[in-house]
Amino acid sequence: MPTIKDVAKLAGVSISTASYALNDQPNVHPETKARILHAAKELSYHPHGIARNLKKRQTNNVGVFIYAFAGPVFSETLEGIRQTLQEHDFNIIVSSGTSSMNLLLERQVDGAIVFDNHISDDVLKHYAAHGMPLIVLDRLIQEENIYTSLIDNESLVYHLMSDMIKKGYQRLAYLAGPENAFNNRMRYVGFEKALKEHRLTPFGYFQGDFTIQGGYHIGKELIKRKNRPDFIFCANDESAIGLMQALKESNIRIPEDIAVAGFDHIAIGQLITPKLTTISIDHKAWGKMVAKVMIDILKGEKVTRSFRPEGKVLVNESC
Amino acid sequence: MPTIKDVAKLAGVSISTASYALNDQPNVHPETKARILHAAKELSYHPHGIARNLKKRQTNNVGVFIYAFAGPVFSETLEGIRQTLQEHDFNIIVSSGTSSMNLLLERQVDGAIVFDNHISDDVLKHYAAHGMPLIVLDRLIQEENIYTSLIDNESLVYHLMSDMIKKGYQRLAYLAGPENAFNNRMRYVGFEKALKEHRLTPFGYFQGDFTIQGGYHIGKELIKRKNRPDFIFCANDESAIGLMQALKESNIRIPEDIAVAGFDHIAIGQLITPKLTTISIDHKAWGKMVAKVMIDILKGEKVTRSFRPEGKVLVNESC
DNA sequence: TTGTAAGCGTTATCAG
DNA sequence: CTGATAACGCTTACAA
Repeated sequence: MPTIKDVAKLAGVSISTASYALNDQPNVHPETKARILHAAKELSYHPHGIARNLKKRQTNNVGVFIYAFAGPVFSETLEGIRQTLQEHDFNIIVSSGTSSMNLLLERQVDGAIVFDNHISDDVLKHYAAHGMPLIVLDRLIQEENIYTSLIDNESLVYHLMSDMIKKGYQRLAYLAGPENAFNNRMRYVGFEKALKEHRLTPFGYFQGDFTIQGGYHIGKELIKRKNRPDFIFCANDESAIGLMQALKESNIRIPEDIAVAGFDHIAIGQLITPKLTTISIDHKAWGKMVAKVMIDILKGEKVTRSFRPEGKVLVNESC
Repeated sequence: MPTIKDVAKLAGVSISTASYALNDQPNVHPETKARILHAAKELSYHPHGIARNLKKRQTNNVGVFIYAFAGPVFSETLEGIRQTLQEHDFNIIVSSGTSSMNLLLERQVDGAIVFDNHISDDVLKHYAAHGMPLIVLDRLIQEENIYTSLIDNESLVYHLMSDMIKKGYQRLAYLAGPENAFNNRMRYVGFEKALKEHRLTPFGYFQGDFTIQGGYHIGKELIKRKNRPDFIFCANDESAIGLMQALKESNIRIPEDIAVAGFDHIAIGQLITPKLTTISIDHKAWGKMVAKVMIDILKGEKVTRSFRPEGKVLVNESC
């Protein structure tokens, strides 16, 4: 592969002049510049990013570290992040598993957006302490260089549940996501709070895993019982969709026999019958917002340490 | 951030000795090594990947370039790729849009798995010619350093359609994906071939886009017609699911009134009623396979230039 | 077993 | 406006 040295030689200039020309510096004679650019094209030269990154001590890469590549929520958020980063000439690097750690440890990114609880607080704090800006979306960490953006889970679920209780539902169950998931825990807090306020106790707690399949299995278990809830709040839409599928297969009417609600407002939820009541988060907008904050941080501009995506209760046919 | 220089100084050795020790070279005295390792821990030193990559002229990163972050198919394939790369100590870097191009051009990856028709053949050929190994999953390119792994779309769809024609379906329509998508085009070829062999002509061709929403809209259009197909092959499961949703909402019976089949065998397709007839591709296994080939290439081992994921027809309730 | 020094491909400082 | 030259942080002959 051609290097800047080859370009300089072909154009008959020094390496530094070539570098100036290629980087659009104003201090190089138009004619020389043309010659250099031409030589570069001739050789189809492209700067070696690694070398540039080493010298400049920055990569222009933003890491997005997620615990899995699955799910409509991630898709949309990632797409939002991607768009905004692209507009500002940053590269998006999505990774998962040990790769994420490596990329962080080896500083192959200038900053990272983290949605992966496999990366410990300590690691995050350590790199933040060394100047790596981090935006964390799945937990709360108070630390220099660590920013958090969290969904207002508690309050949103609280409002939804309060509405439902007013509507008359009484035997209220919760279909949970993974126990260690921040979003799941906070959603449960909101759920419980609403019930407590009305002197109700949870009618059931089912352990799901945020997936359609998980919700489906819970549904299949549920129909074996005789004593069923009249309302199930699901910690996300995907569980809700799986659950509804199972209920429908047993001819349990939604919402007449059991009402269901979810969280996220993913597209499929609005295509099924009955349309899913849910809490709408604009994930794409959130992604854009998060990316914009990261860019501002990297450009040295002042940003708020904590910011939220918007969310609102969306009552539909399933309740 | 501490550098190897700091470690060397703290341990009272030269930089090269520190490097040897840190890289587990056998030529360093156990005691010295211990001292160095201790110093490294003390400073919580981690090598600067960029510098190492520059020197070694390799990154240990494999790029996976996709045209969008959406969809269950990508999720599973990516997860397979991730697992295998991780097992062999390579980092996975997933990217999309202009970032992909940058990472490729700037050689921040050692090789790339490409599923993004926004990256032109010419660019791919150019980098391949300069020694960058590429595995392309969405088109056929014959070129040194470019490997292809393609689903056997044509033959699989051909078999499915032949079976359906034998079952007695006569008015056979095709719900397409994006026109420029390789998979869509090849699936149509198989569809047409089966029809031709039985002297049938396609009853309809609907332009979809591989999404649930797209299929749903087609379905909504379809029910306005009086003259309907009795079988619709959908270029992927997601379109099929959207289509079925729309049909069900209008109380059109599946398969009695209209039969439906898809392609991919995604999880939701087997949770809905009726269960979707489809062509099953084990995407996770495919991802693993692709990653393994990439690793072999990078390790200089011999590999086949072209390989396929397995697929099979899976007849279910929807036909 | 350890140290010296060259060099990976850039950018940036400083003279000319 | 252009050119030497020194880094960036690491690996790796080669020398000691």
